[in-house]
Amino acid sequence: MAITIVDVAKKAGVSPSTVSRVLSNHPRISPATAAKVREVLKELGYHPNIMAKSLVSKTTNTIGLILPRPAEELFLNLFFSEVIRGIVTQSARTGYDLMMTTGTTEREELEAVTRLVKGRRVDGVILLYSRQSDPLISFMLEHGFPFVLIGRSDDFPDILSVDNDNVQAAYDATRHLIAQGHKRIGFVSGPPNLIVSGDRMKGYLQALKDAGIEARPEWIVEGDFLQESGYRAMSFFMCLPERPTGLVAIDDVVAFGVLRGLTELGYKVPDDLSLVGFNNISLSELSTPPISSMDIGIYQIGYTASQTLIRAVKGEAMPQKRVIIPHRLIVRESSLIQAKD
Amino acid sequence: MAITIVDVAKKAGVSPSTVSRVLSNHPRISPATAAKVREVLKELGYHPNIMAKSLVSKTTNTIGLILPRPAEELFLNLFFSEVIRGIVTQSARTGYDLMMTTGTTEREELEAVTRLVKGRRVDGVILLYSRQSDPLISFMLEHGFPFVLIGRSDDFPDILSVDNDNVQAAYDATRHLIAQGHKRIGFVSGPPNLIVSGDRMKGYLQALKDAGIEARPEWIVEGDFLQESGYRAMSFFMCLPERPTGLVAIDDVVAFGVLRGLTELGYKVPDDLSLVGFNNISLSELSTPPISSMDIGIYQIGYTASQTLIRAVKGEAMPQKRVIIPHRLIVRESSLIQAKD
DNA sequence: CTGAAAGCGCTTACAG
DNA sequence: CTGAAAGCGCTTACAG
Repeated sequence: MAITIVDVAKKAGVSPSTVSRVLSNHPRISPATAAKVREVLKELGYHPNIMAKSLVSKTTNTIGLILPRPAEELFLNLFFSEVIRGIVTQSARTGYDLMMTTGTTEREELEAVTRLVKGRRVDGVILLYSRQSDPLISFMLEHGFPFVLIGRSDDFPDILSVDNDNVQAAYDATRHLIAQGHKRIGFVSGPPNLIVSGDRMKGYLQALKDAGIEARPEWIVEGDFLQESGYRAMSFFMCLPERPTGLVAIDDVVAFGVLRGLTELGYKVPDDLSLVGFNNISLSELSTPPISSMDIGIYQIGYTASQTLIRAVKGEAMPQKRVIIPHRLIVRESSLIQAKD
Repeated sequence: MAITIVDVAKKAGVSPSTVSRVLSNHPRISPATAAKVREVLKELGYHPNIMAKSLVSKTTNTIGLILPRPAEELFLNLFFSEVIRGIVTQSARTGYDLMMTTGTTEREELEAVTRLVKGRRVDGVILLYSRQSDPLISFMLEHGFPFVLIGRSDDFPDILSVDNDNVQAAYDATRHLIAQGHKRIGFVSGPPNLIVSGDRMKGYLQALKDAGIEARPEWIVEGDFLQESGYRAMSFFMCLPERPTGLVAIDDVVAFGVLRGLTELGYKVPDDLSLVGFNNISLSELSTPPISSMDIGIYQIGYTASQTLIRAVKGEAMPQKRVIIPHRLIVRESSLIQAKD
């Protein structure tokens, strides 16, 4: 059986309360007693039972990370590894543990979150991504539970969140293609129910509009964040009577799918089609040709989200509700040629 | 304040014990009472406080994952995303939550584990990777705490573990190069303190020996699991008066570093140097040329580790202490040409 | 400065 | 079938 506070108290000849006080560095405790207790603590190899501690203190020193539903697919995209890397690094530094859950179905997902939140298993929660009118957000709000959203919510603009300016980022990516002389620019979007898809689409359209360039519905394709998505988009585009000469892809993995498809069909990038992706994952630098990509600071997003959440949990003042991580276009070969018109 | 068992009991006009019994589907409870209680449970939106539950039941429904020290670097390698993907999927399916910790220093690392284990925060632990005489393993053993090692331990061959046959895998990878006609074969290893590095080195050497091919110390380089490692190894090899014509790299990312360096210097793969990596991450298929890689079933390793641990935690009989996930060489262009000798 | 007591929210023998 | 009671390991007013 593990050593408890009572064991220590007995051996040290004091009361459990005193041991507890020594443990929490209570100010009014005599140095002599403290020393004695500490000695026994060490001697017996005492370690607090966190469950008991949490039960009374109502605090867990743990943050929860809710993974968007299909964890299966999730990690196929580097985005998540990278966010988690940021989160885990920062939370570890602050002495917090990280708890992860998912559910396979929407119901399971909500159940998992309920378990964490109502079961008082974590002090706060990081929500990864947001869907249109995400039920999780309402849930958190209802329960007054601390959380930070990675992304943006239309319905609740005023919650704690860490995000990019995705409209602007997509605008900038599109601008870049326009600056290269492209007049027919396509967009491979993500799942339409994700806010980020909408935001980037908006930026893309705005850039076209501002440049007085035509936006054609058939140059916009929706998919997910997987390679096949890019592959399919590519075959679609290339069969068009008038096909785009430039393409903005919502994710590098998708861009990669496009690139791969093109290469297989004997097309050249950037000559036949110029390409700009998002996320600047290692893949984009390493592919042939290297893919231009909008770096959105994923690691920093994770790091900041964790930091923000932990501050909120501790009740520290939040300078701002919404933190925007800057983006920056990394131009590479895949978009570096003037369109031939 | 959250709803407790007492609130429910009052409203239902029964004792807390009864509510608890209904909750745990105790057999000897009258259908009428059960129905009544369940109704109130729903009405009040009751959810158990997991801390309290854990405190008495001494069980947490959570498994812990200990990340090898530098989480910072960790996720740069796809291996980890992929293992975690396997772990998280399986644990979620079984209704277990996943807790992750790291420490920056060895002391912090041990502290984190102590917190999990002695604080009774998790029911069992997955250890990722093992170093020579890993202090964590002794720690677990000492405390009789359930754990499964991903990897192998020299000192404790008899612990629960999930692993590949890394000796055989490296043997097979090397054999493949030999079969392609190579006589000068190099090896880029990982950190020498990792068991896996040693195992693969051994397989590599054995394959050479069995084929009667010379093994030269200068054809073996040690590094870590990052790209630079491959890059450095490459420059070293290519400056050798007699350089290898084939190379086994301990990890695809490393192989990628080699490939990249070669390409920059104007060398051709596989013509100037044939390449075989390990892990079969997506990168290897997508690079130019695609890299031959030993698929070690990373996802399955994670999945199996979680499964094994949870079984152990539940006290189910373990058919075998050590589970070996099969490997399989995926041959691609990077190694598909006969050496010119 | 320190102890006795109550309590966090749950479970589980022990009676009946 | 059901309740009263003790207890899991800790913290924290309340006294002194």
